[in-house]
Amino acid sequence: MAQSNKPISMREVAELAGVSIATVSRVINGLGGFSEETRKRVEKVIEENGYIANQAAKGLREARTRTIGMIVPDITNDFFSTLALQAERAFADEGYSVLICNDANDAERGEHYLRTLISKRVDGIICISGRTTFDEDEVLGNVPIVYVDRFPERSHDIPRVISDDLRGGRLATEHLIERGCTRIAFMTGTHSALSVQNRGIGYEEALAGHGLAADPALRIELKGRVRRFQEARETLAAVIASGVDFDGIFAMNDVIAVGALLALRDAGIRVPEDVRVVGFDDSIYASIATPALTSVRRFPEEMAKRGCETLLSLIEGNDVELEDVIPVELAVRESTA
Amino acid sequence: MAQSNKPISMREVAELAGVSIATVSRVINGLGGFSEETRKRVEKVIEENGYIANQAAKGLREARTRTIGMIVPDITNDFFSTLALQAERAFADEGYSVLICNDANDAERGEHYLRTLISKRVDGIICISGRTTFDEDEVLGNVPIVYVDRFPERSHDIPRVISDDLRGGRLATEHLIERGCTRIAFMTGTHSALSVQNRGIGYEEALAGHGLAADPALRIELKGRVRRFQEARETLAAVIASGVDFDGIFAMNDVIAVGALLALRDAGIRVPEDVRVVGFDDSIYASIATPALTSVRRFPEEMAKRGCETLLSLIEGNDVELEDVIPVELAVRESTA
DNA sequence: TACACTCGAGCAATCGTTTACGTGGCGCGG
DNA sequence: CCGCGCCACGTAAACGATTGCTCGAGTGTA
Repeated sequence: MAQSNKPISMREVAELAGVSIATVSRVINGLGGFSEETRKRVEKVIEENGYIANQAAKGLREARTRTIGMIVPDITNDFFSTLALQAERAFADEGYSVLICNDANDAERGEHYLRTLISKRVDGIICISGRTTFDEDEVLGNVPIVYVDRFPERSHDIPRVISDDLRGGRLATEHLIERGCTRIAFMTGTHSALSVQNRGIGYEEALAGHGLAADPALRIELKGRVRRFQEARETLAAVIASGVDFDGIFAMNDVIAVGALLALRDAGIRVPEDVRVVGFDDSIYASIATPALTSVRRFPEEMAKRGCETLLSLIEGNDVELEDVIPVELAVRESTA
Repeated sequence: MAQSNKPISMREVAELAGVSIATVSRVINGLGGFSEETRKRVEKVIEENGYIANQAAKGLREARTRTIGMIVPDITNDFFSTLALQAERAFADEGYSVLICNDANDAERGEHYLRTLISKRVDGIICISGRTTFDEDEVLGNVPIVYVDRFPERSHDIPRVISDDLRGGRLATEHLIERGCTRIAFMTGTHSALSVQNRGIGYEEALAGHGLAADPALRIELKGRVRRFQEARETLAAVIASGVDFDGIFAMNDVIAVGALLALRDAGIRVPEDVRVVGFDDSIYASIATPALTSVRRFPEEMAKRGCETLLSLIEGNDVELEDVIPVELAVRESTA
């Protein structure tokens, strides 16, 4: 029963069953053209020897691997891991496996991953990245690609599933303004992804719409990679120490917002009494934090689902809409009460 | 420059360069046996036409795919996503891609994934699961497997990289006892993984070691899948409502612990004054929670690194140690202050 | 009896690589 | 001048599957 070494091949099955390899293939794929008796014999051999088809060979022949690639900036971030989880599940349900690539916002790494994925001949790619140098990938064998959440500026006619970041930025900022904030800081990383930039634009629009000036001192940019919340915590601590005055914070995402909450607490600044804070993503961090974080809710499950549908559609050669914008909404909690 | 449709094949490169396909192969792999002039000509054609080798074909021929499979229970949990991130990076550094499979603690799903991975002829599998029905996978083509963190009871001679869960359970419980707790609840999911069970055994050993009885009413088992913290929160709320008396909680992981913290707060029970809480994993949730959570620190990065090394070693046909136990330590924070 | 048709099955090409082996030309030593 | 060896390269057989084509035997019909 147990295989001694190598997995058994189709030819061995054929030999053991005393039929041709073509017949085995037909039986396996239920194509007909074989007798009931032959079917039983073949299936018995398959069962007894634990034959499992070699997808590498199949993929070579059929020019499709039933594998898709997924490029993610940081799977450690709740938003992205939720996205990845849902996408993986959606693809699995359709018979696809998912190769995961964590590019850590590193363009070079991302490009290397892209080459690898093409080389593996994935059937499609879900890309969450604003960095990919794009002249390249069209050359790189025109694999179907769908951007989800993040996308680069020059993304030609590549479809994307994004959330309404501009509106999210506006919602968050206006909410702070309504609560009486007049000096609202914007905390962000250095991102080339348009989706992230749009949050900043929404912020500025909201300020302008209410006659507030966008003080450059209130734009707090995190250097380096935004990992966990530690960097945000330290950066904000430095800003506080430098004496910059503010009464509201809009953070590009919940991880940064949580870092801000901790820095504020460290400095003895009360939230929401002294400073109100709004995050982005409405991830698990927002519910865990104290005070619970007001955050712009997005729908990673929905985005994953749509992204998956779009990509599959593309793979099947259908037309798809270029831009699919998922709405956002504000989840109000204690941090702006 | 841009490819019209299909990626170009090696034969086309050969034709364009006016050499045989064998020569192209030799140039690409730097095997020698070609002139400098030929090399230049071939490389020029490759460059100009954006040739990228087909790994499916290569894999078929070489009987290795440079892909490894990873079965994870819940990539949404910070501990596992950190593990996955590190593993993916470690493998990528060695030229391997990672297929990610989220089995959601579902045995059936896990087994299906296993078959798929075998079918894809992955070179090895990192498995974080206590569920796999194991008689199967030895049959399933004896691919190298390494268990990380979780492993099933009957895991024959499959190597594993685990943390010292028993000691972790004891550390956590003894810490609570030292802080004066006498009625300590243990919150867990229903897990067949030995690693999880060991935490409970450590808990019981610690109790027994201090002459405390293990009250069955204090063993709080979560039904269903433990996703996020909501279920723990609700379950503990019910326990509180039912009037069970306790002054300490040891939770199987941080997600459950955070749910407990929230339920306690909902019920107006103070932490640590009325009830002290210890989690497991020392994940990001522990630092974010208020009060900050005392937790058994584990080292997912280290575990991922070791797991990766072990698997690669196995793939290369070397012997490896069967059990690699990574120590744990207690990170004391406010929830037990 | 002859013919057409169907059914079950095999043959062989093909996908894109790698690699063992064969081969022609050239240089060089004897 | 002959022969040997090496260099640079080509030929072809794999790897494990799919699939169009062929083919023989059996059946039904006229």
